[in-house]
Amino acid sequence: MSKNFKRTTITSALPYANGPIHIGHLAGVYVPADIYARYLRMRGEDVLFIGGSDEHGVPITIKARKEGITPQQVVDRYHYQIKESFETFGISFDIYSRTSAPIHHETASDFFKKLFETGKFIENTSQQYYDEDNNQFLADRYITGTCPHCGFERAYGDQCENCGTSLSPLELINPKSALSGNVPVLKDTTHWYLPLEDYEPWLTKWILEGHKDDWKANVYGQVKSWIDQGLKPRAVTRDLDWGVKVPIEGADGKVLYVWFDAPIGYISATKDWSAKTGKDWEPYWKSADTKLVHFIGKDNIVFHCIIFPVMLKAEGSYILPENVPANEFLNLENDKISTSRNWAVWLHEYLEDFPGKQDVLRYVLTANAPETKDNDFTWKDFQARNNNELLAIYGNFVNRTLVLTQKYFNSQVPERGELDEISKTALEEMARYPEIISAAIERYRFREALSELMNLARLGNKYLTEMEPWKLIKTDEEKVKVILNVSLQIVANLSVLSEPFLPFSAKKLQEMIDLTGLLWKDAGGDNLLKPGHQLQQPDFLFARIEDEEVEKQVQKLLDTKKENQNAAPAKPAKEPIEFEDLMKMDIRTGTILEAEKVPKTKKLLKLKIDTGIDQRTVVSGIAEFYEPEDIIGHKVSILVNLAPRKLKGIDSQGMILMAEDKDGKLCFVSPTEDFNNGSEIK
RNA sequence: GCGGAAAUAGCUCAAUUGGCAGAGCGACGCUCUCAUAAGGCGUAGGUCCUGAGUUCGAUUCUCAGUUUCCGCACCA
Repeated sequence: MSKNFKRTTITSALPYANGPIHIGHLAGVYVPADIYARYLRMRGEDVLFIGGSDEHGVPITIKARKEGITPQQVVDRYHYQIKESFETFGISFDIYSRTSAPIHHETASDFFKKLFETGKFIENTSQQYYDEDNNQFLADRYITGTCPHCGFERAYGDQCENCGTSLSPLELINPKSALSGNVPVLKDTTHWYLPLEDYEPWLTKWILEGHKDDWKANVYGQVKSWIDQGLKPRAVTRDLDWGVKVPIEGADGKVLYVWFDAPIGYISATKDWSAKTGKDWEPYWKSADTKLVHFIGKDNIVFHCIIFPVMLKAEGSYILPENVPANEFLNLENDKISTSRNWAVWLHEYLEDFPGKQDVLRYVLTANAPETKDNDFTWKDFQARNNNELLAIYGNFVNRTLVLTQKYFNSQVPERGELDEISKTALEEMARYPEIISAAIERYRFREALSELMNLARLGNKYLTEMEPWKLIKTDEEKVKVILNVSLQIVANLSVLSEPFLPFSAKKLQEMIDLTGLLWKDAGGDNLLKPGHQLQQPDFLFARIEDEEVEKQVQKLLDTKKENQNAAPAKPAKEPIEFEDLMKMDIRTGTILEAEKVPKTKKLLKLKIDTGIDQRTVVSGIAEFYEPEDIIGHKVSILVNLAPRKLKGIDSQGMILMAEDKDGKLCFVSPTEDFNNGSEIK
């Protein structure tokens, strides 16, 4: 599989510009991508490392509407913040671009046009309901009306909940827009689809046969499952006003679907880079001798392994990814990272709280990277890895070597003289590390690579302990010269080999030993520091992290947890209603008599309720929160005069009232005393 | 419900084409003193998720199941 590539294009998933960057993004995508990029650069290879903000899509328009600002203002805010924190953190993008940039609109537009003109799309025009108040086409679910089969008045555009029939919006009698309540008008709308199924044989050959052994198991398995299940055409356009305009006559009010638009962002970012540097962008995307690698999280596998490659293949002039080393997810203190729950360590906050400690976070996230399964980040582990590994093993070895050299030889590299067996062995072992580390990086095993780097520092510590130069200095100065020369060679090697992982510390170390500009091929050398070479004043590479610092961070998270529980910002009150509206509702106390899970669903329980009036069946979406056997006999509140509704083929007669918190967790609203079934709730 | 991946020492991870299960960190003990009380050496810790099957032998292969995460479906 080892083709001879001339250059490498590395892409990292475009972060969505509706929130800042957190450690999950870093561990999954940006840190490994950066290590890879830095490593290849040190090998003297031609590398282009691409990043950028993904700025289109519905969530951004929703956020803008909520805050009363324009979508552009939303993305501006996060784009610059993200860009800056990446820079400070040392993610060495050659370009960090954005999808709202003109160059992207142009690129994505051209890309679409080419596929359109060469007949790669399926075109489908249909009549769809249009809400003239909101100036938009309505999704099926946003249209309600009377079901033509059973006469139920609140059927949805896709299905009647009463009789269970699948509907199309056009069949509804008296359709209404769920957004404005107005009568929508019918308009023709055309959309374009990418027929993924046409590429099945090609995908099978390319991935299932061609990358069986070199792609990660999770990536390969996921792709196989998609292909095996059969691919379907996928719409590439949608009716929305925020995004890249569909470049076709009469396609006003349509934009490219984000999933189509975003990956093209990698290409436009490359063009952006080209415009800024004057270098040609095309070889990085179109030369067969270019290795394209996508760094992503596991949620993005299908897009990068199936959809985007199909787009590139359909376009015809682009190369395909050589590998897609998707990572799993990182948790934080035993809980899923969540932007909405503010459960995260935000990069911009970390950089403020731990100035100058970029490498510590890089180290922890690499050593504990979710390469094969989800992992957990804890502040205790963060502290331990800094104090017990980075500082105690790496920092300490460097420091003791430099301090000894300063003490005995005024910080001048001593002559080496005759090598004894132990020293010889140490140098030989040292020389093996560049290859060991390279091999791990090239297989995208960064955790292993980093651990080998630490082993080199361990080798140094062990060597010093065995040789005891602090004793020998009294009797045999010549021997001490040998020992420190050898130790210094190990230090020099560390300064080179650690650059991809710990760029800030590597640089500092290189300055301390006054040795810069070395490349990967120099590593392993046993004479990097020449005798007589003057070293600079030694300084600590890493500082101890005290308990109170991490306790502060833990406290911050505890506060967040508290906030999430207590001060959940309640949703604003709904429209006022009249008393008579309330009186229309008949809510009673009831008792659950039977409960069982509805087959083939995740959320539904089928309940039999004694309402005092009768015994009836109700289907309720609570299976994720209650075990059927636990709730039998439970008192509940039930709305008894709600029109019956068919769920999964079961008639649900009424609705159990539930309280819902902001995470979507549900709990019963029950009488606090043992009231008779059928008691009215007013 | 369907599909994918994962489950190994207190924690984070290795390994095995089927043959006494290994490392780092933590714990405990010993020890050097050049070094940021750091380093070095050693000890304890495992029914390799569960159950069945194939085999002389299974952590590894097969089947069934459990749990976690992701995707899809479904659902508010």
